[in-house]
Amino acid sequence: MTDHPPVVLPPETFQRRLLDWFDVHGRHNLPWQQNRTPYRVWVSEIMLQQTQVTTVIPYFERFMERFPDVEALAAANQDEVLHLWTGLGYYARGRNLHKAARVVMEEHDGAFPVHSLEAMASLPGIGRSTAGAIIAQSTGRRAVILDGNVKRVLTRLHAVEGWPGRPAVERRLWSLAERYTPAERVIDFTQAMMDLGATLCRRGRPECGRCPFETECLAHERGEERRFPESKPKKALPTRQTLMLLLLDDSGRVLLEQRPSSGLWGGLWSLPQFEDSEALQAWLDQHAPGAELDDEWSTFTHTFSHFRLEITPQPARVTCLDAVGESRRWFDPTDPANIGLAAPVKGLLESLRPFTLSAPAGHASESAKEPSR
DNA sequence: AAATCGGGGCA
DNA sequence: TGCCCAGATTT
Repeated sequence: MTDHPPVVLPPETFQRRLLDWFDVHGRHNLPWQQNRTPYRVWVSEIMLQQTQVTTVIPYFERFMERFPDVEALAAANQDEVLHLWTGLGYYARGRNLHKAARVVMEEHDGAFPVHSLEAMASLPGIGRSTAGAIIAQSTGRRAVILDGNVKRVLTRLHAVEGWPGRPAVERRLWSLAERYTPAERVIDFTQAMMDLGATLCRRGRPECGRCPFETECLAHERGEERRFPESKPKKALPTRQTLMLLLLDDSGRVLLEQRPSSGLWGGLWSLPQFEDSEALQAWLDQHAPGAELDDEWSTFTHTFSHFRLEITPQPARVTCLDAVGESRRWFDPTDPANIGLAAPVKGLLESLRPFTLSAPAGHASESAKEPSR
């Protein structure tokens, strides 16, 4: 990865065209664009990390009214800060905001260390991009930003391949952002980059026809705007295996167990599960001596959002079973009780019904749906 | 239902 | 250093 990637148009041209666009179409009247102190810019940046501008505005104004400066914020107790944050969500960032205010008071004499990118970025909740934004927006000194909007603009303009979360890709994007950032009009430039990404160069349905870089944008030239930035590669889901005991009594009913109230399938009814056949056999020896195992059914996969479960049903027959307690019951597949069943168990039990018209083996591609209750 | 987002925390 | 997460929204 080169330190100086080729650029699609000369930085001066890029800057002039972007600023011309911004002067006409950019946002100029946001509350934090008046009286641009580091404090106000900081609070707005943190709020904007997670929420759209229109939602942020009333929160920002209430926040400023109650905490007009860092000192007021640092003196508050956390509960009051979080109270004003209620509805914005992501409370960790509200807590970080409060923490950072105290650091500014105690370690920087109440003044944001806007002279140092490093010092800014070491404050809780402030990373490299937010540090750059605060410095640029509140002092007008040259500083580089790379938030999600800017990343989208740059990956499209240069058709940057690869997921931006990859370090090599991120380095290239920082390098591009660095090269395009001017020394003058930095406040407007950084705002313009964010506005362009937020309004025209949106994730879905970008309005390329109105974009000042329509003729240079490599993604647009290829008709592939929507492919950039590339999305995070989805990791292969981990796979777990389980045996499910399908214990039938002589009238064809199946033994169910209720799951613990929390965790996977919390409170739902399921089949007894075992890691391996030894564990299953040990359970049978204890609870259903004399049970006869039939051949295993074929394994099928149930997919959750975070892992895959390979399920092998193990049928067995028993004539009598003691100890059917609170969390165990017999279930008649021909007359299904109205109880919450784990999704794959529901499918299995349906396949036991004698007059079902659907094929029994419909499990292979099911997803993690909530079973009906 | 899935993708997204900037920073924090951890191996 | 690199990788994944929390936590809520948008598409």
